[in-house]
Amino acid sequence: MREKIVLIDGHSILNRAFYGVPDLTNSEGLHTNAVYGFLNIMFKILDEEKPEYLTVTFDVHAPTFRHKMFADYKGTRKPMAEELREQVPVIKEVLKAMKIEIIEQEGLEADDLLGTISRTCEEKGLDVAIISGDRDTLQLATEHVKIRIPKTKQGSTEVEDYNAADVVEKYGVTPMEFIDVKALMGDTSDNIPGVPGVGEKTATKIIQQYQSIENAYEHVDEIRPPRASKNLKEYWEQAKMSKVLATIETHADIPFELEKAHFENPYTEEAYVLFQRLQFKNMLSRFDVEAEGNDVEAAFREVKGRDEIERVFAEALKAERVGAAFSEDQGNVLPLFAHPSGFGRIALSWGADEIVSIPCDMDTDFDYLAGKLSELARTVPCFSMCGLKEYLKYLPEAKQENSFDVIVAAYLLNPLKSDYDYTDVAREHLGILIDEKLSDASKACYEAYTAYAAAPVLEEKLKKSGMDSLFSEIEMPLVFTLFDMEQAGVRVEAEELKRYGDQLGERIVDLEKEIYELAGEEFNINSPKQLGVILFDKLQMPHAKKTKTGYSTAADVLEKLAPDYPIVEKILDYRQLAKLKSTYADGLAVFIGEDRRIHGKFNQTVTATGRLSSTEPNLQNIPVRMELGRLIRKVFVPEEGYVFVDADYSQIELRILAHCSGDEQLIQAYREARDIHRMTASQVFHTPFDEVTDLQRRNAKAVNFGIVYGISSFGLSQDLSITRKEAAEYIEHYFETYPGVKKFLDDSVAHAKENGYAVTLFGRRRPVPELKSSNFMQRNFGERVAMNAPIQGTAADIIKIAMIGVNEELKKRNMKSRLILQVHDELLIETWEPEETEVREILKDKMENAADLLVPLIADIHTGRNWYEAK
DNA sequence: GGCTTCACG
DNA sequence: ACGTACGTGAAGCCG
Repeated sequence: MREKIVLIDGHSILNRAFYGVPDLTNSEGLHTNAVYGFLNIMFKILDEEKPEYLTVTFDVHAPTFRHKMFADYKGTRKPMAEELREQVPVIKEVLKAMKIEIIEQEGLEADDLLGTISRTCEEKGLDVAIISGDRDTLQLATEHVKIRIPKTKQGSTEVEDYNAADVVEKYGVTPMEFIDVKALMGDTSDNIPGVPGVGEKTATKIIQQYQSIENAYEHVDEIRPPRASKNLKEYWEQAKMSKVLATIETHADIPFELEKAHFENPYTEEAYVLFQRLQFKNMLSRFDVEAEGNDVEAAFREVKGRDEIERVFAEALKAERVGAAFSEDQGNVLPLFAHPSGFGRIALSWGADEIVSIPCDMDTDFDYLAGKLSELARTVPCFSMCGLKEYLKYLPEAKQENSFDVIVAAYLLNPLKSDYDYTDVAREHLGILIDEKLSDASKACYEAYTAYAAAPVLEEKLKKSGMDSLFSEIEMPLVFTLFDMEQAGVRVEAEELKRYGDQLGERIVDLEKEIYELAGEEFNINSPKQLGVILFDKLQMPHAKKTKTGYSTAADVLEKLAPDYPIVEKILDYRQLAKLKSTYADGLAVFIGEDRRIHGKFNQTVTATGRLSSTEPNLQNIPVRMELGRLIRKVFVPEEGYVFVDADYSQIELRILAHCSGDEQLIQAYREARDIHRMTASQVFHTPFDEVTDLQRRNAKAVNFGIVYGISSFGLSQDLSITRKEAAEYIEHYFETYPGVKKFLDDSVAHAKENGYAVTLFGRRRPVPELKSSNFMQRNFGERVAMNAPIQGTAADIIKIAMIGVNEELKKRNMKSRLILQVHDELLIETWEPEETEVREILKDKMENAADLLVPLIADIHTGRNWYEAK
């Protein structure tokens, strides 16, 4: 067997990876996509080749000696994107940590390094694989030198392989002749001029016939087409120069020592730490967990039998802190004793050496174990879990005061992640990598241990970032409030919902027929692609916008066409009805339970700004703006003997803006309970307050919204269908009217630029890595985020406080009424009729006093027999 | 699984 | 010149 060396063209692969992998950023705001893509390619190659030797080459950016021969050499290459540039030292650091040889030499191109090393190694009898994104290297291919060109497409990496024979097959010339082809056709990206008027086709034909440019020149008069013949004669010097430029040096003077390139186990501890920092989660699985000195598993114990279990709980009861976990335990041989929920095991940890798992069994079934755990939750000073809300159902004695949820804590520390399972927390905050393939018992132990061990680590980090009281005063109590809300659910009338859906269905069928009639054919109206073809190709309507994949058929585009084309009007109607039917009528019905209620989930660790999110189903986007959709709210009803009391904050975000900016005009306006949109209109449009038109007020309202979103003239112009110039004037006048707001927004951006995150009144942070981007768009986005996040986030903080207050008060007074929904600035209480007055008072009190601002907070309260009436 | 569209605040 | 409003979730299409 011949030994093998893999040579990687560092910059070329990094470049490929950068443009092939979507933008990734770690929590520090460092771009990582190119490094990630590079490593992906490298690992794939290594897995395939299993080489004895490995070297990565980098060129130092300077004109190379080959290129210096050209007097007018100028880099036509674009300067490297900043996001890519910052990743170059990172990949070098990673390679170093993996003990991989890096070769770079001032004044030498990577190609020349590759060529020289490749030749040297081949002469020593090695097989060579050159990994490059650059087809220039094809000239180096031989029987033993294989050129491998990776293509990153949609996540997966495919590699094109070329030995000498493959080059001949694909390009019709040998690798050596490939140089001459290039000398003739030139290459703008490499500043090789070539011969004018000779492209790839002609060049290949000429070299196929004459093998080299020199031989071709000797027969120059026979060359066809005549244009190529004439130009080769005329530009012969340039052709020769091009050949020199195109030829990769294989005898450069470089200090390459094969032994240094010896490839050993790259999965070092140093590399592990780096991968962790870069947040390359799935690559971490390449590291050998055992070799990492991870001895957590050594402490895992399985405990069975009532006596033994009692002893374990008695010991845990004395601990300062206990981590706990429930596990589905599909491997449990006694599923008979598992809980209907699927849980078949629990785990506990109260020290690094105290990690036990307990399977459900005959004499110690789930209810027994959960009962013991519940007692622990009540008793120990700190009871910690990963995703506590999911388990509170089985822990009736758990309390806010001593509970800790490491997932919620991890979310606060970085709200941008999409995943926060216990393995993520263990990796990021404990430096422990958990193998994916473990027994359920071991997984349970790890989860319990993570809850135990990460709690103090996270607590410290929260303290350091000023979020400890946000965590303990708001987020942890909220876990319990959200649990109560989910348990309560909301009653939905299934029969009425069905009727509503059927009515929609009938109208949809009618509209379908009419649309097909007008279109002259049947097609799928739900397919934007097919719809685009019908409207813009067949019916020749003017197309305003395009998406990545074709014509846009979005509502705002269609609305402009509707007055002229009856079919468009019908399509808009169809869309509206189809949406209502599929998402709401049919979509909600699936979630109605035996108890006639929908128990949706309120997610606490999803949004970047601190808001809640609602899923399965989403109860935060039930229609309200259009009457037809709004009717669906009539099927949301309280149980018998109850009514709905609904409360929503009046303009909470603008009030927060008034408070945070300290703008005197705005503050005074709110203190005097003025109509803020009318007043803004009056000021911005220089119109007496009482003479403001409806249009002016509407426009001013849009400006106010825009401010909260991080205003841009383009966005505002889109919203109001006015020119950008007009929009810009509105904004300018707004800032003249409210100079404090202008200053606040500027300060918010400056703060985020300086610190890397935006912050709310209650200390919640939202990282804004986009502000570091060199991309204009990205940076602008970052600035808008920096303006919006403190406002939206503070509003989220405030309503969370109100929710906790309301829920606590209802419980404290032993009331039957309960909080069941939150929609960002709105709370819905299913109210026992005799308690209506009291509930209204509590809502008003807890919502309006949730925060002490420079302006009053106002909650508007309504009662109704269903959600439609109460809103 | 990504894209488009559309429902909400 | 670039090309958007901020924050979500779900459904349907299509490669």
